[in-house]
Amino acid sequence: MWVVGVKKRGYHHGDLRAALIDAAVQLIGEHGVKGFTLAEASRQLGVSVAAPYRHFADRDRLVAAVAVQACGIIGEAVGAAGGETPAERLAEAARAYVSAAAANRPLFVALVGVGLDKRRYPEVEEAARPVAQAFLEPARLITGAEEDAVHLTETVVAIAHGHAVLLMDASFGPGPRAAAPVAARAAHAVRAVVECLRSAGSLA
Amino acid sequence: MWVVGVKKRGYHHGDLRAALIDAAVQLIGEHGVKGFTLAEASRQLGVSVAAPYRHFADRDRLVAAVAVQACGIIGEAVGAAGGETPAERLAEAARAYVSAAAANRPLFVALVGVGLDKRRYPEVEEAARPVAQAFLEPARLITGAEEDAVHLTETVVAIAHGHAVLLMDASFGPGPRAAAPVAARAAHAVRAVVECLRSAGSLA
DNA sequence: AATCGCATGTTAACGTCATTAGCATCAATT
DNA sequence: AATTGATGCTAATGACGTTAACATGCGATT
Repeated sequence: MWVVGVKKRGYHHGDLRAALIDAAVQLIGEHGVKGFTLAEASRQLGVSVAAPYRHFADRDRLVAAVAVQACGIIGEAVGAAGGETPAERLAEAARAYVSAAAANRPLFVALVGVGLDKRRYPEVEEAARPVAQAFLEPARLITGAEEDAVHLTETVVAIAHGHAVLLMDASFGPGPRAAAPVAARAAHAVRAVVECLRSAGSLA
Repeated sequence: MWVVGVKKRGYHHGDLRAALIDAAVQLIGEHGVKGFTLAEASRQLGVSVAAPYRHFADRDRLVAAVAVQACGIIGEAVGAAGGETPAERLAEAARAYVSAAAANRPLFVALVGVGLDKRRYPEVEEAARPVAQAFLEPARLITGAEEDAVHLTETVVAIAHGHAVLLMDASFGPGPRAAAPVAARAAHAVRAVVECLRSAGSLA
């Protein structure tokens, strides 16, 4: 009957779970992950500090939910990356990864900005799998053996992730750096890696 | 008169500052950055919870001190990386970065595992500069223009950092993964990037 | 339509932590 | 020996995460 998140009248909220995730995204964007607090999110939504516990076991589970959302958005972006050849698709996937991270800073920060012990949050692990898959598929078309494909994927993910993380940190020099050139450099590095594999003859 | 950190008798500690950093490293190694608490470090050292504030303005400054130490160790490792050619030095620097991160997990986690707003901790920023320098010097010998050297350095740092971060996360598949092969792959990716630059003719 | 139950919120605690203020102790200098 | 600055302590405050016990109201059952 109501559009999600618009209710907030009366005893019950309507969709507190989604509202909490949205609030978390906003607050993480403002104060970073460690500066994000359940109490402030609750205040902002006009509910008691205990209310979130009906939807999340603890604070970290809410952060994990944000991370899951981040995985969804990034996975979609990476999966949608096109390219004539598999090598191009792989490079464009890396570019998409960095661009998506930059365009969704709070989400990405939630995904990587904590020591979130991914092993303790299977929902995040599962949400991250499609992202890896999106890289693995073109990689399989490039290499022969499955093992090589996995290794290539790991290298490409590391390249994309490294660029994205440094972009978040503003470690790429002072001031807010434009994301596009950094993303382009990640794509270029991936192209170089594939090209080098090709000339080494260790692929199909 | 005393060896550092061995005193701990009487009212004064001897070298509480260093002891706190050591305790922080240990605790971060055990519980991660967010699980590290000033109170527990104080307890472990047998001092009051207020004592640390004589040496660090707040909790984050202690974490920053650990990060500074991390930069020192990593910078040393990267700087010591040898290689016949500049390209080899760059690749070996990347390998050293990943290896040093893996060998000093708690330190590296303190360096990257928080949203530490490096801009707010100039001491960390300054400690990180030599690391970038160690990459920049061989890069300068490879490229012609300084701008290209900076770009190459950023790409190489991103590659090394990406591999190191994913290694920390255990994102490289399940279980504790051996660091050496991952470091080797980072080095290989760097070689590929330099090789590609070379064949593109855009360098000296 | 009245009722009942479960999902969802609330209030009221508790314990931990970061942080600060004011006091105590020690070591070295005068 | 007296002084002083660095270093540590005690005590208190306020925010937060978390839980327990109670309240509310939507929706299904009768």
